[in-house]
Amino acid sequence: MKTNKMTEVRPAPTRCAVCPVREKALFQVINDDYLHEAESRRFGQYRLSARGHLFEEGAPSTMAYTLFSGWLMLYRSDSEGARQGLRVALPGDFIGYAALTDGLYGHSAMAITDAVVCGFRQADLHAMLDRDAKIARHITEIQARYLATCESKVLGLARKSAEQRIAHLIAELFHRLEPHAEGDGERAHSMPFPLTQEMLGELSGLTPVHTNRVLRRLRADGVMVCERQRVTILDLPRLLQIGEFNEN
Amino acid sequence: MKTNKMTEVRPAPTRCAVCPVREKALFQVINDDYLHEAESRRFGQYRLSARGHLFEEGAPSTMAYTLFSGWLMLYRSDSEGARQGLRVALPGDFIGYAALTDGLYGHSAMAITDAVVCGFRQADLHAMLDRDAKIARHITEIQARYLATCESKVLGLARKSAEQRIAHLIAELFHRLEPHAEGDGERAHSMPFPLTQEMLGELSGLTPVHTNRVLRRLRADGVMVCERQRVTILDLPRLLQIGEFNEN
DNA sequence: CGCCTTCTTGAGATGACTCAATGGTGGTGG
DNA sequence: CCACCACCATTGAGTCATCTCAAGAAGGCG
Repeated sequence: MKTNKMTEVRPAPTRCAVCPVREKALFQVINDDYLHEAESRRFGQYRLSARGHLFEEGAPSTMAYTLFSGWLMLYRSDSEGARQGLRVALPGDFIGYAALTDGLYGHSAMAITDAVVCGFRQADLHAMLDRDAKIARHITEIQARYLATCESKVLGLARKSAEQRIAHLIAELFHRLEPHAEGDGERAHSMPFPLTQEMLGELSGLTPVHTNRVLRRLRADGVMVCERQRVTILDLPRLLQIGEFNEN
Repeated sequence: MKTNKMTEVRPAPTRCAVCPVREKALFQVINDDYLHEAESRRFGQYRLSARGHLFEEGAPSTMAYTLFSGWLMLYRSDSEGARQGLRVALPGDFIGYAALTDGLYGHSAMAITDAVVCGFRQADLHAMLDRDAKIARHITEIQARYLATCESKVLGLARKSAEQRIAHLIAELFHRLEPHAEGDGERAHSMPFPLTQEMLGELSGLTPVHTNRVLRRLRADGVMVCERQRVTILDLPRLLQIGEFNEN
């Protein structure tokens, strides 16, 4: 396991509020007073290079993060050390919050690409949460949303074929990235795709070898092409149908 | 699908606070003032007979519940209607809370045995949550705990064998029931077990047929015996080891 | 240029599934 | 009280999806 490549970028912390990402980002709805207060406590921006770990399963969870840029993979390891991907975190996502009393991270977070995050101390979050019900509600909603996707993952792993799982994952990522998608309006949609086939397999519960075969089949069927760093969706309706994906 | 057999038992609502179940039950920590307030709004006790549904996936979530007595199975169905069990709810568990803005249940809840629940209106819960940060915190923790088990389920389904998954499920139920376990101190532990093999399979992501074969193997190996309505654990350490179960 | 990661493909093994049939068990009504 | 029925558990035989092991090809980076 690679050692932690996280480096703090501090000062020069142009405040978190300017994070130009997605609307669900935590602390985008918070008014300036709170932001000032949060800033007055210790919190900052961190840079993380690809393959570095932001935190690891079982470690004491002192910080939670908002992802500014880059992709992360959240995963848990089994007893043999094999990874099972839980989800991909995209810019704007709030990760690492631990409400549990034991205060340990329940999963690991590894950078897929270079990434920048904004860190908050759990203790500060708890304090803010106790003071403002709106924030509490917001966090509850974020948790609930993640819970729903986790339940979907259970359903998918238990009941769907390899094709369906991969198609669903691609469809989900495409859907989440859609606001930023380039060259839409055409028949072929394309998106950046920094995952290796091995990671794709880890997220779908498949061997890298079998992941490759499935991708080949999807390519042969004219559904999608998965190259290094880029996925092109040739037949979106078909992909959605195979993956049984519907907006949640 | 069986029609809803839920019947309201109202009045005669000896208050929820007397629910003599497990320490994590919601509204056991709440002081009397809040309870009175909650009672003054509409909420009551409901009786549900085995195989009846408390709520179903996709329906508007008007109510959340605390389980008084009996067992429930929470599950989601795939496109072919096959069930995937998400978890078993035991007395004291808080279920059906929907923080999501869409306000739909994310899964179905079916009674495994006859059951009694205490229902709360979501709107009232939200109001209480906005008023008292302690409750918000408590709900957040319940969510987080469930989230952790859901992530474990993902790991299990993707990476563990049928034996391991079944052993883990039995170990987990035994652990959760342990406070009430009878005849401990002996080498053989026993607990009530109202699940059919089919339900066991739904919870482990297995066919009923294969579930049966796994149970036979576990029996032949002297690990546990699963009969109608009762499970006897012959070799607890071995069961824990097979299921890789450790207190979470 | 050479190494290292990632991707690709083949061949064979296997865990879990499907289909199908039989045997128990408990409840219900005659 | 018994006979029937529905549901559940059990077992066999054969199939299929996915895994494992193994080796080669293709890029990228120092």
